[in-house]
Amino acid sequence: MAAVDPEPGPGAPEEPRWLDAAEKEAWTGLISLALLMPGRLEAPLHQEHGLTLFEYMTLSQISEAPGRAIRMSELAYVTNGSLSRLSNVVKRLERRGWVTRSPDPADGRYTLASLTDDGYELVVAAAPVHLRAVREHVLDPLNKADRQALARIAAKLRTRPSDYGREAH
Amino acid sequence: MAAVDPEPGPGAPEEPRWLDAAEKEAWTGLISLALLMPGRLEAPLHQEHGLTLFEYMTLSQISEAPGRAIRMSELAYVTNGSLSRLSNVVKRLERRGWVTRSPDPADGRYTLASLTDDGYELVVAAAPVHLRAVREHVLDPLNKADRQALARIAAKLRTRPSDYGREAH
DNA sequence: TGGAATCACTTCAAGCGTGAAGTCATTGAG
DNA sequence: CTCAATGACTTCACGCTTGAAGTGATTCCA
Repeated sequence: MAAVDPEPGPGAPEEPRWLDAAEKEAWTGLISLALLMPGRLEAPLHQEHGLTLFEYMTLSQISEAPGRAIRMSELAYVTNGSLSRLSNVVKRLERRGWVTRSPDPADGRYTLASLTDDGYELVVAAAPVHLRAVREHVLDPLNKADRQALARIAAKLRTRPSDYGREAH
Repeated sequence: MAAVDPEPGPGAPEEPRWLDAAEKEAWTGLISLALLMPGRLEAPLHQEHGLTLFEYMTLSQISEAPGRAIRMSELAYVTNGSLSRLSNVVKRLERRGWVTRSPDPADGRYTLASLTDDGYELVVAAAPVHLRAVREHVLDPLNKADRQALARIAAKLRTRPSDYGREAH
């Protein structure tokens, strides 16, 4: 990516091998996807419902949980966000009347985030908007093999190198 | 993604088809990559050189341009950032002494961003750090077929649906 | 030639994410 | 039992991104 080609001289401190053309394509492809897709997918949600993509995913994940309630830490895990981020997001969603928070009766350290009826209605209304964007920007341009490859690649990368043995939970 | 399955009744306003399991896997895979990878790839750069991933990419792209100078708008294009974002990023990089800005002699509307010597040295020093992270978090976990698929998928998605005829520039 | 339109940025305020430090609940060792 | 350790958040200050509104430079055409 840089105009720098570190041919490691003898005894150089373990410089990693430079990227060849194919590797570079894979890498730049991934990073541009990561930079471009969220914006494209967020636009319709934001325009029609005043929601961030991440806010929608948060609401959506709560709606999928049994009883439409989920622990903050679990929510952070399934949305790929930090606990701090989720705390902020849920606070805002609560302010807007879509979510409520309460301590988990089973263990007071946990906080349960629950959907209100308004929150559920919002998810129902926003889902088709989101779905349309996902089809348009992700699914439709790809064929079946691409979609399978994407799922497989994501599965391999999601778990980072030194992070085995805690795939679930 | 949501616990809502819009079976469109007769005459319903064109609800898009819901996602089947394979489609959902592809979609959630993509979005979690987009959420997770930037953070992982930024960490070492930020720790060792006080650089954002985006700042590194910006410097790196300038270093690759002929004469180590590039127009702001071209820089925005190659980094997948907005012009506004680049204006802010480059302003900060300039303050730190790594970049200078000057009007393009050929057309005073353009601004050329150029690397200083310090900026070039920084790219040289940061490149191996970045490279190591890319290998560890992206390239190494994938095999050759995966990497090819990733490049192909990104190429298909980069250009959005109604955006043909301006692939280059 | 003049003046409107277009272009390439730049700025600013508002909102969001991050990481460190703080709070409160529960567990566990002695 | 008690009190330190751990766990699950929450808060806050700081920095970054966004989008709308601005500033000059250049082009177009009447």
